[in-house]
Amino acid sequence: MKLTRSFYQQSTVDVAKQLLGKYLVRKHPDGACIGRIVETEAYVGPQDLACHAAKGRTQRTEVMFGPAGHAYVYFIYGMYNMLNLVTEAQDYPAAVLIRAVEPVRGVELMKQRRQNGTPRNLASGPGKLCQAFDIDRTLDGADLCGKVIYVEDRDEPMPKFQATARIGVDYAGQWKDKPYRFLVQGSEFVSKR
DNA sequence: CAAGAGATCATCT
DNA sequence: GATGATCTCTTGA
Repeated sequence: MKLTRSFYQQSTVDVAKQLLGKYLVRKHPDGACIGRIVETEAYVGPQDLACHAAKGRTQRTEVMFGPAGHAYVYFIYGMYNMLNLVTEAQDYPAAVLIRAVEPVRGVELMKQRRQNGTPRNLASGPGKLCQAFDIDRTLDGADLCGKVIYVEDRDEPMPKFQATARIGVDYAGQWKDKPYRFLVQGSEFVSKR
């Protein structure tokens, strides 16, 4: 069953952990893609120097300030999109970055969209994932309680996971070492070990 | 296998 | 005008 808005209204770290083992669903005219979430990162609010919202409320971060249960998609490094799920209360800017999924359905479609299409390399990173699932800024602000993109709970028990520091946020001072990155233990499909 | 560089542009100063 | 929640390719051992 589809996760409801109240799921996303919980604390960001809890949402990031609980998303492991759930299923990201992306409906598309070319066909649906589904992946089992195996890696997430929490960006916990305006005081978190790694969070875009630490720089204040701007046009880009507006979605994060909105209600929980919406997609925050942004463009980075001149070529990649990143998918986040907005969490917590209205006007509190926080979100979970989806970093990697295990391809489950629509694998042929993912292969077409990516050059090197070994199953392990299709969605094992936030940029790769968005390429494989054809997620770009037209989905920024999309409602996760809608039909185009959402997360399914298939009643799996929460997988064993480990927590590490987040990737690529060396500029974030004291916040760069916080254990806000969560990985399914032993998964072949995470971005790095 | 590890390390390093280059690609490339929206966003904010 | 600088920079980034990344990826791929090349180099060298």
